[in-house]
Amino acid sequence: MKRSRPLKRKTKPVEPKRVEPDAVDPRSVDDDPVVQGILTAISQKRLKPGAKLGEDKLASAFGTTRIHIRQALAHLGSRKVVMQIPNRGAFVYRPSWEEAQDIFAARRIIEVAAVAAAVDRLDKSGKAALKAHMELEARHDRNDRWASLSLTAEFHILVAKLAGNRVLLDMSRELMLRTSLAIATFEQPGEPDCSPDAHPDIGALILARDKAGAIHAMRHHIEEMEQRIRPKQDADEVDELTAIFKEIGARSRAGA
Amino acid sequence: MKRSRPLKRKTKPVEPKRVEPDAVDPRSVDDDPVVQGILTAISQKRLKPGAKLGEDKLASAFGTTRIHIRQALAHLGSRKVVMQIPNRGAFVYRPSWEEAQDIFAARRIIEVAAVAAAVDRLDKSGKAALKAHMELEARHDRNDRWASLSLTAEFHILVAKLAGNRVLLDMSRELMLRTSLAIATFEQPGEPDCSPDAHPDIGALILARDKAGAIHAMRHHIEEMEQRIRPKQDADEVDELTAIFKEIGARSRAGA
DNA sequence: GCGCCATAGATTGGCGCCAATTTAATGTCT
DNA sequence: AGACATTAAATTGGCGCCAATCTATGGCGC
Repeated sequence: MKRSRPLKRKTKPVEPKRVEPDAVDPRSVDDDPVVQGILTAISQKRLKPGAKLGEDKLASAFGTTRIHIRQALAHLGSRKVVMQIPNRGAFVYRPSWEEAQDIFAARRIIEVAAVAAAVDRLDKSGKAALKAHMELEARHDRNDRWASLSLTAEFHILVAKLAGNRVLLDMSRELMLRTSLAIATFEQPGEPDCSPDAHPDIGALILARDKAGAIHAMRHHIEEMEQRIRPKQDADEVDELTAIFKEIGARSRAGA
Repeated sequence: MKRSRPLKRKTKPVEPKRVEPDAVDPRSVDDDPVVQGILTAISQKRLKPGAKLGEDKLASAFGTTRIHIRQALAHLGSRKVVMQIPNRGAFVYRPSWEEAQDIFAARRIIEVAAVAAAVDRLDKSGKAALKAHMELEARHDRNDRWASLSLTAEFHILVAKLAGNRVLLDMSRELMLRTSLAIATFEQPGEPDCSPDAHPDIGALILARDKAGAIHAMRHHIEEMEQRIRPKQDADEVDELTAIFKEIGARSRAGA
């Protein structure tokens, strides 16, 4: 509340040192271990949509204080990765069916443009990075579901990186995460997120600088993903315990 | 403040109350008056890139507590509208030259897709909304710089709304804000942000359902905006007072 | 027995205080 | 007189406490 301002100029027009910051370490909030942890847990589907993210639980889990957790959750809430409800807490975001479709539509637009730019800008280091990733995906352990999910996401991120546009890259990252949530919410049990052959095909087309082909393959790939999800008929079915015990209860009643 | 929820089925199996939230009022953090205030101040260029956003100042300005301001700044920091530097505070985000170009490139991609979808989905209410906005832009007071800036931004938001994709709409909103920051950072003094005839042209083409024409006009419009900005040669020149008083000081010294 | 109401427990939200760091100002030395 | 080091003020960051709200369990009336 004190507004006493010590006098400013005493001798000259002194030049007010540096009032504005520039060229500062652009380390974002995303580097926070709590944020990273929740993000990878979601992209690996170890955290399901609707899961409660209690502040105390997370604080003890990550070994930090509640305030730190609060900041991380607020950040994730701004990015629509978690849903924050006043006085009730934070939950892993569960997109609606319309929102899920919108996410795929947005990916179609952005990733088609990204793959086109990637073909245009492809250089030696880009080729090397792409080949390295394709090698990884070819040799990876298909039994490790978590590593699998991370790798398939990384391919799309890599294409966005090759496009050479930071803004587009950030949008792709966000869309990848929200796609994970959409798929986790509306997937049919047992189906993989990506068809296993799609990424090598797209990668080969990019390496061959076949722009039209790469665009077509990418669009087809995304449409294929989109066709794997189905709307949930009953919104209350999402309640795990109810869904699980509903038929069991019915069966036991029938048996008795 | 009471949110009594009328239960759905009350007779059948137990139904463990409600563990997971759904269909909750999706009122976002963006409705916060502090966030809205800073956002409109930025889009109207009353807050320039690099401006310090002190917590105490904002708290007394908005008549709230510092914690509330903190949350708002954290949210804006997550959206890259303000830049937060540890132990130094929050500043209005100032994009780099490369980032500014990336923003325009992203807008080219997204808004071209949005205008195409808008033509496809155009219906009666969409036509009415578009006509109403064009009327507003035609009759608005051109001397009111702040209203002008708000209106020109609203046109692009309206096109994104007509596209019928919430995800794309949110991205367009974010890109509009960041465009404001890019233009404010790199504009040549005295030039308007938008050429005055561009919006009526695009609107007419949408109303005529001329998809190819609308796409071309929108792309041209964005490229025209992009060509109005120029990189700043000296990074330190951004310090306003220094820049202003540098030549004055030199002249007075020469005169004396 | 079923549904409604009340109390207890748990969780989130907010405020104040104090420590840590940065920034501005003053004094001193060359 | 200019520049560096020291000191003082201001601002941000973090932690603990307490109030407000919501969830869950038990009791009561119909």
